[in-house]
Amino acid sequence: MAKHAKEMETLKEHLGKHQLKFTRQRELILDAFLKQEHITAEEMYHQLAKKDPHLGLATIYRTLNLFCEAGLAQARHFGTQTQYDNVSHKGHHDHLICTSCQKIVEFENCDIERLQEEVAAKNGFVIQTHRLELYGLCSRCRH
Amino acid sequence: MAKHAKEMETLKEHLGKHQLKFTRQRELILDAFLKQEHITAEEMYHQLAKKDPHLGLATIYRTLNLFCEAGLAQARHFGTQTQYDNVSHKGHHDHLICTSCQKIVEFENCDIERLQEEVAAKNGFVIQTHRLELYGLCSRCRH
DNA sequence: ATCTTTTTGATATAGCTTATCAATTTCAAC
DNA sequence: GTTGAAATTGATAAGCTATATCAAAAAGAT
Repeated sequence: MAKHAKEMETLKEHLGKHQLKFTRQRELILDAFLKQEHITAEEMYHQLAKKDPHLGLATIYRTLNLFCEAGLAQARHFGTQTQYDNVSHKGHHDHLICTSCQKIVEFENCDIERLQEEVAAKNGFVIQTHRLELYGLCSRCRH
Repeated sequence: MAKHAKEMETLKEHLGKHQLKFTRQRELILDAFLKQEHITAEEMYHQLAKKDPHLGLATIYRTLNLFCEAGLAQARHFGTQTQYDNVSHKGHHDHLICTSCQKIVEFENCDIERLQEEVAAKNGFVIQTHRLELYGLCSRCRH
C-alpha cells in the first residue's frame, strides 16, 4: 500500500466534488504535510525548496488552506503565525498551567471530551481537534 | 468604592514592581478595558477616540500587552487579529472554530466548567482562567 | 491533439503589530 | 515647588504574514 493512500484518496474525493484538479504540487505538499504533526507555511516552503526550487509560497498557502477545506488539516493561529495541524495525527492532551511558576501538568478527561462533542453537535460542527488550557495556581505557589 | 479599584490596585502593584509609571493613558485604557469581556486594539482605539483624540494606536497595543503581563488580560489570536480577554470577567465563553471558513461560534457550558474544576482540584490547582477551543468543520463546510 | 478551465509562480497588496525616536510626562529627591 | 533622570507617549515607518492579481502553464475531458 502506497504511503498516505487514505489521505490521498480523501483529497482526490474533495477535488472531484469541487471541480478542482490533481496537480504535482498538491501531491508533493500533501506528502510532506502528512509526515509531520504540524507545520507552518513558511517551514514547508523551506523544506520543499530542495525538492522543487520553483514552488511558490502562495501555492503552499493555497494548498494548506485547501487541505483544511478537505478536512485533512486544521489551521490554528499561534502567535503571529498560522500553524497547520495534521488531523490524522491523534494524541491530544490538555494542559494545566501554573501562572506563577509555569509548571505544566498534562491530563485527559473523557467526560469533558464527550461534552465537547455534544456542544459541537448542537451547533452543527464535527470536531477535528481541540485545545484546552486551564490557567491557575498550583498547590505550591498558592502558599 | 471606586470603579475597578481592585484591578487598578493590581496594575499599580505591577507597575511598582517593574519601575513603570502610572499614566493618564494607562488609567483611561484600563477603565475602558474592564467594561467589556474582550476587545481588540483597533476597537478600543475607536472607542476612546472621543475621550482622547490624541491617544495613539501604539499606546493601546503597548498598554494591552502590559495588562497581559500584569495578569489582567489574556491575548488570544483570532484569525488575523489579536483579541484581549478581560480575565476578571466572569461570563466566560468558549469557542467553536471552523477550520475551513474560520467561522466562530461562542458557547458556554457549565458542566464542562465543573469538570475542569474537578480536574484542577485533583491536581492541586485552583483555576484562574481557561481557554477552550474546539476546532472542526461547520455544517456548511462539510458539504 | 484540441480546447476549456483551473492552477501556478512571481509579485504586489492588504492588514495587523511592533520599532523608532523626538517631545512630553512622571515621580522621586531635593 | 523645582529639578532632573527615567519612562512614556504619539506619529509614523517598518516588519511580517497571508491574500489578491494576472499572465503563462498545466490538467483533464472530449
